[in-house]
Amino acid sequence: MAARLKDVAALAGVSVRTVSNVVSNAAPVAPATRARVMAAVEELGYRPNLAARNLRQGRTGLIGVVVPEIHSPYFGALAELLIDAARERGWTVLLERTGGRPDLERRLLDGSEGHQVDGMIVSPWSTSPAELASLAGGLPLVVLGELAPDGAIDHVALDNVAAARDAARHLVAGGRRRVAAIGLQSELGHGTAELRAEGFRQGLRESGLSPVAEVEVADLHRGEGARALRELLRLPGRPDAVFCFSDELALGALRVAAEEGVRVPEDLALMGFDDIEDGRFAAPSLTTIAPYREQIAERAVQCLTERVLGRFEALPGRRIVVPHRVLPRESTGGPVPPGAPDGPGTPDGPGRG
Amino acid sequence: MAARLKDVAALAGVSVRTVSNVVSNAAPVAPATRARVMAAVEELGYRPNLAARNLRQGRTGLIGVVVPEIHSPYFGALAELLIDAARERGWTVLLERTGGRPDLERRLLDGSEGHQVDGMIVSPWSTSPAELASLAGGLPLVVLGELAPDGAIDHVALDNVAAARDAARHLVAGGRRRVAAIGLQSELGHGTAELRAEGFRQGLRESGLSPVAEVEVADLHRGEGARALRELLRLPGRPDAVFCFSDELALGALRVAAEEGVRVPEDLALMGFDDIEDGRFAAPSLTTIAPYREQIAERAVQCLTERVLGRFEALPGRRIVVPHRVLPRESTGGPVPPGAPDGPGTPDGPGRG
DNA sequence: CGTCCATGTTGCAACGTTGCAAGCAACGTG
DNA sequence: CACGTTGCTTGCAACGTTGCAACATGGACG
Repeated sequence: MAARLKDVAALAGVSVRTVSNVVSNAAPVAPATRARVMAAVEELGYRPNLAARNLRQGRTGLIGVVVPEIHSPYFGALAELLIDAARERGWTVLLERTGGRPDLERRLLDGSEGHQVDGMIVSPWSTSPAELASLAGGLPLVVLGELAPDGAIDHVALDNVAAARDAARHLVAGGRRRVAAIGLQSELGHGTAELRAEGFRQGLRESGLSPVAEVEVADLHRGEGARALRELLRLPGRPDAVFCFSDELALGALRVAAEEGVRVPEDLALMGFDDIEDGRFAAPSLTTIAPYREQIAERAVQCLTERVLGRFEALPGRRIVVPHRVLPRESTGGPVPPGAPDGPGTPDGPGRG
Repeated sequence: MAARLKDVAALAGVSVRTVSNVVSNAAPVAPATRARVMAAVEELGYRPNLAARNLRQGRTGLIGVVVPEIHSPYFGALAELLIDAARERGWTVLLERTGGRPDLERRLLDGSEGHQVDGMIVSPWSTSPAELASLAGGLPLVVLGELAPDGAIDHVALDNVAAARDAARHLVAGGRRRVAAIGLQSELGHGTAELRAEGFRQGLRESGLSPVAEVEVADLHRGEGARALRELLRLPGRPDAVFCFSDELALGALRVAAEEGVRVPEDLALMGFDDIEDGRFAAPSLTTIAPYREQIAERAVQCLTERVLGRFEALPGRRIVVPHRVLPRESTGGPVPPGAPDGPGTPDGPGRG
């Protein structure tokens, strides 16, 4: 049977309370006593019973991380960073995925599914931030990837408008004039795709251009990118550059370009968003917008921690904007030849740093 | 404040115990009483306090899933399936990653890190199954991807020897004679890479062939695949086929082939292992060995459930072998042209089903 | 010498739940 | 009518931990 405080106390010849003081650093303990207790802890292999601790303290030490999918390169990498950032602060992460299903997204948030958590970090797909707030009902919440104005919720995201504008500028700077976009999602009322579309148009407008086409997608995966580029290639005036709202879309498009004999970047410049690892190893390697993922994870956990610990002060919702940068690679004829610092030769290049 | 059994009981005019009976179906309750209690539960938005329940019952309802990384396409997809399978059986999954670090792998297993779980599903990297058993110290355990003989641990895996043999056969059947392998890992004493190497050699031997080269790797990622193929291309007698022990290795190799002007599959047949989504959208699409992942996840959770619930019967360790199949695609000149059922046109083709 | 304070140590109660065994009413049977 | 049975409900105690307040001890200080 597992050792309890009582057992350790008996062995060390002190009270239960003193053992508790030692193991949880709750009060000063004389060095000699501490040593004796530690020895007993070692001998019995004592581990605190977290259920009891949680019951007593009213906290679980668990934070929920809710993402649409774990499987995708972007969210997988983000989840990993969140888990690390949380561990550093003593939290354990309960990772949940919604698969984009609105009902599941809601159930996870209102707590009727699964375990109790002290707070949540959510990357919403089909639920608006306002709705999130009411569902969570007072549970500390940090929202990723969306910026919305209301409630005592913190938001962490990059500046989608500026990032998309930078993408458009990059394509135009490379001499492209017939620029299209893939990745709009009018069906979802909410933000990310809208914001990127907006920034994309702004970036073109600065040079007196406007999009030759904007293709809607059902999701941000390769299949949709492939379908969308096929569609674009059938247009009378083919684009000479395409900005995809995710790297996965771009990789699907890249595959279709190869099939159709369209040379990238000579005939078509292709650009993605997210900087997933696959993009660095694609042939040609994929130019992309790289968010500083570590910062997103770090700031998100930091915000949530502050909220959980200072539960009763009603902090106003903060909006945290993390920086991004354009990573020029081969797919836009960028300055980085194969084998150079950002090429496949260095799998841990800037894309992850 | 959150409602407790006591509050519900007061509102419904019954005892605390009766409310408990209703919410946990512990004893028969008169329909009228049940209805009254349910109404009170609704009104107060009562949710059972799991910390208290766990403390009382000695179980947490959590199972740990430990994988080397979440970030990678293979483990990401597997983790997702495990979470789903676990949810169906009422478990919540605590997903942890080791990053391949032996020390962290050990800490996670012996429970000194993080939360208490009722059992664990582990995909080990640097720790042998025997060591796992002693670390877990009686905690119900299911090991994925390795088969080792000892202890009361269940193993779930495909037949690595047979799978690698099938891969070799596939390459030989395509007329290849100078076949190499990428992915050996002599440094790690343990199984998977060894088993695949063994099966690979067997498959060649059946046709009177032997490997023209076997390249060791430090990990199973794209970067190592790229490095390894560069090495192979420098050999005096270039191979005409390469079997990579993971799809990621193969994708790295594919990239290098494109850089070096080596045509795939004409000059070089390339084959992977795992059936990750990226492989379906690579150009050319990647022939691979596909495990039935759903079965792995399903069986693993099933085994663990049996062990956790029947904790005191000492079941002997079971070895569960899940089937696999060869998915011929373009990279070995396979029968599947672009756009056909298994091509990029159907992102949810056999690779996931 | 008495008082105060800092430092260590302690017992008690409580967190919200469920196992246990007993209680109670109503009913069927001998 | 006594008795056992069935169906439903209840009070008590316990799970292992920590907050609280009180209690010893010993040294510094007026």
